[in-house]
Parts: sequence; structure tokens; C-alpha cells
Amino acid sequence: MATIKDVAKLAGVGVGTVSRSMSVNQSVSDKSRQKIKVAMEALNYRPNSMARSLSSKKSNIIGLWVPSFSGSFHRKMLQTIEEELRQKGKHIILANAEGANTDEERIKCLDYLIERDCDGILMSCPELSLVELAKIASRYPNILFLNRSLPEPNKNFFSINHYAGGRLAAEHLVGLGHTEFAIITGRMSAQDAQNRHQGFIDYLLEKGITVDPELIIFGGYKFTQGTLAVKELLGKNKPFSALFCGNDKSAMAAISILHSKGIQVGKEVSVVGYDDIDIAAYTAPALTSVHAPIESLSRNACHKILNLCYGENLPVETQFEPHLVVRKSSHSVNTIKK
Amino acid sequence: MATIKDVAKLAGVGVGTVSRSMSVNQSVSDKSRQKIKVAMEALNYRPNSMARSLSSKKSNIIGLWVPSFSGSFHRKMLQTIEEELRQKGKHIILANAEGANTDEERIKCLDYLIERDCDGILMSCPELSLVELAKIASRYPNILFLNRSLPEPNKNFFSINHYAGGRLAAEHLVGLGHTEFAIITGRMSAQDAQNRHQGFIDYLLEKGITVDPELIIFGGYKFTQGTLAVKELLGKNKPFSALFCGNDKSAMAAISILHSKGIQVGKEVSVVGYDDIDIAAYTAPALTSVHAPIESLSRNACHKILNLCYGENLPVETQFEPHLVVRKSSHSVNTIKK
DNA sequence: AAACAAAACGGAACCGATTCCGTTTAAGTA
DNA sequence: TACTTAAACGGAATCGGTTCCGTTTTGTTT
Repeated sequence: MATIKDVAKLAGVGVGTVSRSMSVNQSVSDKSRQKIKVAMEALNYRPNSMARSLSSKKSNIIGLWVPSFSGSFHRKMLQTIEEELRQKGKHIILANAEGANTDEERIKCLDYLIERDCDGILMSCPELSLVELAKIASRYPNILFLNRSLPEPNKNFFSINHYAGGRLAAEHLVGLGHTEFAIITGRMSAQDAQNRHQGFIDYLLEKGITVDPELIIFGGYKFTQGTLAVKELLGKNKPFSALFCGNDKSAMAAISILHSKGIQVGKEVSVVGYDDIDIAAYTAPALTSVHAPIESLSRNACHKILNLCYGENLPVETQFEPHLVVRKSSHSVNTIKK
Repeated sequence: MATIKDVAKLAGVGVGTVSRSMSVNQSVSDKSRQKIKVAMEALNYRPNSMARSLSSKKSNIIGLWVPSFSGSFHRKMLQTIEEELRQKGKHIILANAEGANTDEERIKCLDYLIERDCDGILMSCPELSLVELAKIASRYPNILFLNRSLPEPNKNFFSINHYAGGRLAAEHLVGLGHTEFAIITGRMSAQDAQNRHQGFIDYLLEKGITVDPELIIFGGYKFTQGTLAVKELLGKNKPFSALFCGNDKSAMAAISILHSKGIQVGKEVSVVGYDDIDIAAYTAPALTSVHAPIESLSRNACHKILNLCYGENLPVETQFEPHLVVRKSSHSVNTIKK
């Protein structure tokens, strides 16, 4: 593989000139630029990214920490971030914490990214405590936390107001006249699952409605967990007319099971999901869901990390509000009663 | 940040000794090792991976090219590869070709990986022609192709025998007594979709069964595409008792739509999917599917790239046979008739 | 104790870029 | 034409590791 020296020799110029010719706004004569261009093509020259990184002290790599690839939430995030950073010529390396069940393992997973000299890291970990996150941030400055929030707004925490999202779902169902609720939550060790749940029940409480504790199943965000949770729910043999699910995957599982038991979703039971993933519009019936603006969040986090690591000056927001998308899986309770 | 020189100075040894102490099987006395360890800890030393890469001419990065993150197929692949390579201390960088619709864009996406000096590349592209792949391979030696096959077996092509998989599905349904078939395929520009389809209809042909061309919908692997395809299918108002779907996502969409139309899947209509993704066991009814051993394929491809790039000597297979997993969505046609 | 092989070691050379510094060339002004 | 100033340039120093080479130390054998 040809090096910059080979190019310089063939073009009859110094290595400095070749290097300068590769970046804009550097004073190199058109004549030299042309000679260098010819030489590069003749030698099929491609700059060595490792040498570049070493001398410029920029790896042009951003690390991305995700708790799994399975969920639509993080898939969307991954997809958006990859697109956004690739456009800027940056590369991402991945750490999937799927198998990591303890804080220690989660941090080991992070160290795997740090050791590679990423310029910055985007971390979407719903489970590490805020204390733990603070420790991490002090040890490693260029890190942003996605889908996490602090009590007071912080420029390095990008969050969706899931509490408000939970309230939106409750408001919608109460508005439809429902009074008997069931809930399938995500893993309650995760901050976002807590917030969604809390928002939901807080709104109900304000309206004087309480949910039978037996009808709250602490499930998870996976399809399979949703399946098990609904089965458990139905096993209780207690009436409910509305079901709020922690995310769309578990809502889809719920719809599927309810359907197979001959219960008509959108008529006998209203189901509301969360996240508004791509396929929510295509389930049968189409799923009413709280839309979480993951894409905006991801893009803004990318902007911030670009500002931080490469001196760009892109606009950044850190707080994102969900909104409700009403489809066919939720229906007025009055119709049901008659 | 402390460098190896700082460590050497503090430990009172040469830089060579420090470097040697970091790799096993290098002759360094226990005394020196100890002094160096102490110095490293005192300085909180972490080797600079870029400098390391430059001098060792190994980036320890493997590039991964995938056509999208959306499908379960590639998600599983990504997950397996990430796990396998991380275990070996390698890092992966991603190129998602989601938006790439032309060969040119797909190759640009590949160049994005090459420019980063990956030691090797794993590419799972179902759509580039074999000629195009050959060109790529000649330009860039350390590349393996996943889920692609050549007429004759090739050590750099890792493939699942999808043709046999298609036949398995057909054999199963014919065995159940079905004679009236409908098919929803993947995108026929993709090699694997072609093979699955060809295997299926070839088996039927051998049994003297032909499929009404109107009941073959050229759909896609996405849930949404499946939804549209089934609707189109039902719009034809032609009878069929068995439906073969190009993958599980579209099969799930089919089940959902059929169910909502009051058609009982597993009784009136048998549905067989392909891939056997994790949630296939949890749909209602549970999905009969052709199991594609993506995990094995991915692991073996990792082994091969480790052998190729780092002189390891792991066992490698390149051909993988699918098998059928019978669940509740397929049923004998005799029961239906009575 | 002498002789010798093997282990341990220090340090220079090298990997392939970027950047800084001092010099040459070109352009503009009087 | 002579002088000034800026643009263009060549090449050395640098980034932080690995590895090779020649020397010193250690340990074993006679």
C-alpha cells in the first residue's frame, strides 16, 4: 500500500504539501494540487486512518452502548445514529450489553469502548443508577446518556418525558370512559419503565381511580414477556376494560393472546401501547400508542457529540415530549356496555 | 494521559521491556513485571490503541455490512457476531445499507468500512450480483460473504441451503394433504428469497402440484409488506388451504390479518414461515417455521475471519442446513374438510 | 572458576500520518 | 527595478506504540 511519502516522491513535492493538499483551506498551489492528484490516482493511494488518528489525536470513532439489539426502541436509535454519524464521516463501534446483568458487567462493556479510544460515547442504559452514571461521567468526559433524565435538566442527558407519556395514555383511556384498568409494565429496574408506569397511575389517582394491584403485572419489554404477562393477567379472572402496556411489543403480544381467547380488542378491551414503533400501524387492530420521539432524541445526541468532539456548532435539544397516536385498539367504553 | 515512556521511566526500565510485559510469552523477569505493574497503576496507564494499531498494522476492527437493522435475521446475526468478536477483544464497526438502493450506493457503503482500515469485513448483502461480489473480493481480500452462495462451495461464502428450506416447507404441507397453495415471497432481487421460493415450488412440481400464479404475491420481508401482501391475496377471492411466507415477519402479518378476517389459522388455513425467529413460538397460534441456523453461520464466519486476520486456527464450516419446526399454525387438511 | 547458552534488557528504528518552522517563490507596491 | 509581504513549500519533529538488534545479566555445566 502506497504511503504519503510515495505520493510525495512521485509528484515531486514534499510530504507536507501532500498532507496539506488533502485538507481544504490550506495553501497549496493549483499546480501542486494537480500533480498530487495524479500521483495519488496512479498509486491508488488511500490515507492510513490509524496514522492519521495517531498524529491528529482523533479516532473519528464514536462508541455506542445499547442494552440490546432486540427492541425496536434501540433499533431505531441505532439506525438513526448510524445514519447521522456516517454522514459526517464518523464511524461507530458497538457494545451490546445484552448479556450484562450486573452493574459490573455493564461497566466492563463500557470499558471495552473506552479502551478503543473513541472520541466520544453515546450510552443508552436504562438501568445504571444516577450515582453510577455520575461516576462514569467524571471518569470519562465525552459521554452522553440517552433516554435518561436527571431531576434538573442536564446538557448531557437526553430524555423523553415518559412520565407525561404515561399520563397521556391514562388521559386517553379515562376520556373514553374506562374505569377498570389492567397494566403490564416493563422491567421496573429501568428508569423509563418506572416513569411510564408512574405517569399512568398518577393520572388515574388524580381522577380518583385506583388500579387493582392484582391487575398490575410487572412484565418486560419483550414479546415473549408480554405473552406470559397477559396469560398471567387473564388467569386472575378479574374484569378490566382497558389495558396499558409498557411498550408496543408487549402490547402486540397482548393483542395476539386476547384475540386467540376470543376477546375482541378495540371493542371488549382497549389496549394502549408505548413507543409507536413502525409496525404499530399494521397490527390487527392497529395499535393506539404513545409516540416516543426516538429519532429526534438520537439526532440531537449526535449533534451534541459532534459539537463536543469535533468543535461543530449544531443546535441541540435534550428534552423530548411524547404524543399520543390514536388508532383502532382503543375504543369508548360506553359502546361495550350496551 | 500517561504514555509507555512515562511508565518505563517510573519503573526504571526501558520502553521495550514495558511493551514486552504487556504480551504473554515474552521474556521479562518477574521483578520487572512487578515494577511495571506498579508504575502502570500509579499512572493509570492505558495503552493507546491507535499507536498500537499503527505499529502492529492491525486495527483489531472488523467491519460489518448489513442491509438493514430492521429484520430479525440480521439482528440475530449482528448480535451473534458482536458477542463472538468481543470475546476475542476485537471491535466491530457497522455499516447499515438501509438507504442504499443501487449497487453504487451499496459499494460506497462498503468503502466507508474499507477506508477505516478494518482488518476484515463481513458482508451480508443479498442483492449484489455474484460478478459484483467477485470484483469486491479481488479488490479487498479479507472479506467474507454471509448468506450468499456460489454454484460450487467456496470458503468465503457462508450460506444456508434455502432451497432445501423451501422444499422442507413444501414437503411438510404436502404431507398434511394440502393441494391448494398461496405464497408470499420476499423481494425476488435477493438471492435467498429466490432460493426459498424455488425450493418450495420445485418440490410441489415434483409432486405434480402447480400454484395458481395469481396466488403468488411478490411481497417482502417486512411486517408491513406482509400485511399488504395478504390483503392483496385475499382480494383475489380464490381458495387456498396453505400459505407459505418468505419469512416469519410476513407470516406474522398474515396470521394477524387472517385472524382479523375471521379465518382460523391452523384450522382453515395453514401458515408456514421461514427463519424461526425468537418470537415464532409465541405468536397465536405458534408459527410453524423453517429454522435458519443464522447463529451457527455467524459464529463460523467469525471463526473464519479470525483465522484469516489473526492467524487463529478455529474450525470453520460454510454450509448450513435448515430444519423444520412444526408448531400450531399448520394442520392436516383432512380435518378441515369434514 | 571458567565457559557458554539462554534469558532479560535498553534503546534505536519504524509504522504513516500531521504540523510547525524556516526558507524559497510569487505577487504586489513604490 | 528594488523592496515588501504573503503564499507555497520541504522536511524535521512528533504522536505512542512494537520490534529488532546488540549488549548485559543470569543460570547451568564442566
